[in-house]
Amino acid sequence: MRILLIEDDTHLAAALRRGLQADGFAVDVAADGTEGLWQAQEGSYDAIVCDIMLPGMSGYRVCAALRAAGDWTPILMLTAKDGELDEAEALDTGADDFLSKPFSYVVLVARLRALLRRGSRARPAVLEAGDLRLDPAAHRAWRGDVEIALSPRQFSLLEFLIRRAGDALSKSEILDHVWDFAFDGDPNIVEVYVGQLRRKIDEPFGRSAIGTIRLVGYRLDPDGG
Amino acid sequence: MRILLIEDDTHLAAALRRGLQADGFAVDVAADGTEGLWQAQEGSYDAIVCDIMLPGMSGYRVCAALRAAGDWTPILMLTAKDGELDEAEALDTGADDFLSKPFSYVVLVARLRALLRRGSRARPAVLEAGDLRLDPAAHRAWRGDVEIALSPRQFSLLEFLIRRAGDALSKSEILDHVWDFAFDGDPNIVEVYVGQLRRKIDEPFGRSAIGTIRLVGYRLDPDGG
DNA sequence: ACCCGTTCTCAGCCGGCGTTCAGGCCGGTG
DNA sequence: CACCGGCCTGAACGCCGGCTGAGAACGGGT
Repeated sequence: MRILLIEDDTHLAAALRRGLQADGFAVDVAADGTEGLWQAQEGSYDAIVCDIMLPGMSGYRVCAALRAAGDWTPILMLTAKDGELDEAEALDTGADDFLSKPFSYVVLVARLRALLRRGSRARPAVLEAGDLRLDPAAHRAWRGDVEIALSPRQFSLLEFLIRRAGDALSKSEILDHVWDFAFDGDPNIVEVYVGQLRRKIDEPFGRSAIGTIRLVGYRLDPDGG
Repeated sequence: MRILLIEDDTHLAAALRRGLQADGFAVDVAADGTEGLWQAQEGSYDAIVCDIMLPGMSGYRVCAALRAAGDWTPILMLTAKDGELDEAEALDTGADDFLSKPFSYVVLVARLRALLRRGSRARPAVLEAGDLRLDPAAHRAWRGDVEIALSPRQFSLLEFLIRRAGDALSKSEILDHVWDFAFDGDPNIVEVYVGQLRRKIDEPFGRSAIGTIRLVGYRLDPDGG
């Protein structure tokens, strides 16, 4: 099991490296965010342990960059302060777990093991649902061979729907994932954007990929309508 | 998303239930370990939130029992003290994450969402009774290969019946679980909805899955009629 | 400074859903 | 066989959730 440790505090890094190696892990250490991201993309690791406060590039950004690149290696975040917002933000940028300093070595290993046990699921670079295709990295979308122009909001809504194709998604769930984490405006905005999407990806093709489930939310047909 | 909350502190349980429901989760509460384990095995939940200190059967044992039975529903443990040993032990009995009291609601939801996000793989997630199938996540229902369109109320009624297939269910029991907790209207509503269901899932197929037990209530045949 | 695209708000329409009610039905009982 | 209480069902209706078009606020680009 190969672990990448991204941590600028040399004392802590050395201690963790020694401990993890003693426990049978192969450990590589990166001292700042940029180097960490580089190494993470270079070698294939089974898990990444990553500090949030880092010179060069924050842990959040490393994490977000990896996820955006389609890398779903389990990430355990180390946060200095135990502010709740940090935790929530860490999990939402795509971290799988976090640990607030100070922490004990035992706990770190237990969490790491739990992460590894779950494993990572590989994500394809391009999302598909029926004849709907969507390339998150390039920000482009197609229905069949026809490319569809979408505004940023429309795009991330469609991305969320495709990632969870087949599931019934409540409006609040959609709001939490597609809009800002703490959006307190009119939830009607979801209806508006669903409407816009339908007009772009359904109506011109005479099909209906996005279904309404009353009192529940919306569902994208995994077979493309 | 259906959550099972195993918590003996009635205040906390009520508060969490209210919050989670407002966030669009369906929540069932069990007040002790034994009941919790029973319900966990009975219904198929998307996640379980489980206190460690419980009357009857500790959270550890509930967790271990589920894992031993091959049930890998994501489990979030609530520990009273933040002793490190608790945390390590929790993760090692097979819990997926833990949270030490006192915790804030925001964090709980963030963690739950993170769990659900990755826990959604490799679960049957579909309820069955004979040739009746029902997918709570997608909000879809089938009899054999034919998909059945159901209104929200009809759907949750059928969901409840299938989860407790084989049991005789009184009208008041059905009212408590399918309708709002404090519904004070005409109980005849249950008869109305059972009738609608029969017309949709029984009549067109010439079978009868839902039986009436006079003076008692209704019963769904676990073999589909 | 102006234009344009995007995001978001608001109010009104519409249809479907939940609920009630009354009358008919059926099974059980004396 | 007649009565009675619980079950079934069709019709009616009010309400609420979802859809939409118009327009305000905002910001980036020229």
